Amino acid sequence: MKSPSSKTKEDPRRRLIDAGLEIFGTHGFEGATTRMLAGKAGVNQAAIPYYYGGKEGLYHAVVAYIAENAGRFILPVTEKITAALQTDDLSTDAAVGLLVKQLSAFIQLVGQGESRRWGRIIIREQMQPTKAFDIIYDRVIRRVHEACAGLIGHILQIPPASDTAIIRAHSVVGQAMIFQAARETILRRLGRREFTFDDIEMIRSIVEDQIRNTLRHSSGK
Amino acid sequence: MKSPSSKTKEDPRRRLIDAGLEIFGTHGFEGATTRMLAGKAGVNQAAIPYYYGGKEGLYHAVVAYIAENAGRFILPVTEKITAALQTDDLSTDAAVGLLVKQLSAFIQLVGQGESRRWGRIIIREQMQPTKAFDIIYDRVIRRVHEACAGLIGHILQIPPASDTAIIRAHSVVGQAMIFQAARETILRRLGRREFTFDDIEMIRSIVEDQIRNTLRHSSGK
DNA sequence: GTCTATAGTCGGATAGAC
DNA sequence: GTCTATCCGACTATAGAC
Repeated sequence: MKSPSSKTKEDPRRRLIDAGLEIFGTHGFEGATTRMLAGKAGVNQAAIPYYYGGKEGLYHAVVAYIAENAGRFILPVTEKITAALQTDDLSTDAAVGLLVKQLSAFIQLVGQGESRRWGRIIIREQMQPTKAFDIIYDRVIRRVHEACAGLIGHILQIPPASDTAIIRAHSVVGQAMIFQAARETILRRLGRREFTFDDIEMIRSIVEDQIRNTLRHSSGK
Repeated sequence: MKSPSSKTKEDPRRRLIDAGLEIFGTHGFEGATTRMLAGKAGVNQAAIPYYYGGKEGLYHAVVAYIAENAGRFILPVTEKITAALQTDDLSTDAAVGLLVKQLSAFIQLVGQGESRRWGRIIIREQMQPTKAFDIIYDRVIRRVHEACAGLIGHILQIPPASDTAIIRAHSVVGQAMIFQAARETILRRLGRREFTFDDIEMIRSIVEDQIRNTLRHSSGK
C-alpha cells in the first residue's frame, strides 16, 4: 500500500519536526546542530535548508507544532471559561471549579511523558523569549493566562487586568509549570526516573487544594 | 594603593566569573563561546584555558560561585529550621512562620535584579542536570528542600520523607521559583521591563497567603 | 602572567550529481 | 526530492613570543 505521490515511507518534514522536539529540547537552539537533527530524523543534513529554509525555520516550525498540540488539549477549557465569564451569572464556586479544571488539564498535559521533550523548549523560551515565543504566546499562553486572571478577578472581585489578578494567575499556573521546569530535581528527590500516575494525581490534588483554600480565604488584598 | 603581588587592576579570574554569569545565563553552556566570555571579561581568549582549564572549568566555577552567594543568603534560615525541627517542641504556628520566612528569603533572592543573570543558569540545570548541578544541589537546593519538607511534614503530621511532603515542598518552593523561570512572561503580562519593589512584596504576600491557607486547612491527605 | 598566531575540528548552507 | 562533496566561517585549545 503506497499512494502514488504522497509519502514513500514517512514524510521527512514530519520526521524533522519530531527530531527537532528531541534535539532542540535537549540542547537548546544554539546547542543543537543540523547534523544532530538530520541524524535523529534519518534524513540528509541538506534536507533542513531544503525543507525549512534553515535551522531557524525548523525551530519555528517545531514551536508552532507544540503550540498547536498543546492548544488542542487545553484551549477547549479556556474557551469555556471565556464564555462563562461573559454570562455574568457565574457563581464563585463555579469559577473556582473552572479554574481547577483548567489547571487539571494543564497538569495532565505537563504530566504526560511526551512533555519532557517539548517542555524544555517552552521553558527556555519563557526565560528568554525569541521570535518563536510570540507564536506560542499569542496562540496559547496569553489566552490561558487571561482566562485564569479573569476567573481570579471574578472570584476575588478585583479587575482581571490588575497586577494582583495577573500575579495571582501566574502563581497558580506556575504551581503546575514548576513540575515541568524542576522535573529532574523533583524526580531526584523522589528517587524515581519518571512520574507515576499517582504522582500526577497527587500534584493535581495539591494544586486543587491550594486553589480552593487560597482563593476562598483571601480578600482581594 | 596597590598591594605588591595581588591584583593589578582587578583579578581576571573574578572578571571571568562575572562574564560567565552573564554569558552562560544568556546562551547556555553550549551556546556560549570562549570568545564571548573573554570579550565580556575584557581578557584574552587564551586566559580561559589558562585560568580555569577550559570552558567547562569556568562554567563549574560560575555555578560554585552562584551556590556560595545564594547559600550565604538563604542557608542561615535553613539552618535555623533544621535546629528548630530537632527541638520537638515546635508549634504548628511557629513552623508555618519559619516556612514563610524561608520562602521570603528565597523570593527576595530571586527578586533582586542580579538574579536575572544567574537564575537562568540554575533553571537550565534543573531541567537538565549536568555535573555542575551536583555542586549547587548538594550545597543549597537539597538542604532548603529538606528543611521545607521537614516543616511541612511537621505541620501536616506526616513523614518528612513521604512523597506527599516532598511534592508539597516542591509546590511551595516552586511558587517562588516560577517568578524566576517565567520572569519574562510575567513582565510581559504586567507591561514592565523589571519587577518593582511592590511587585516583589505582592509576590511575597501571595506566597505567604498560599502557605498559610493551604497548610492550615489540609489534612495530611 | 598576558599576548598573538595557529592548529585542528566542527558549524550551517550551498552546488550539483542523480 | 534526495544524495555527496565542499566552502568558509567559527569553534576550543595550544604553542610560543614577550
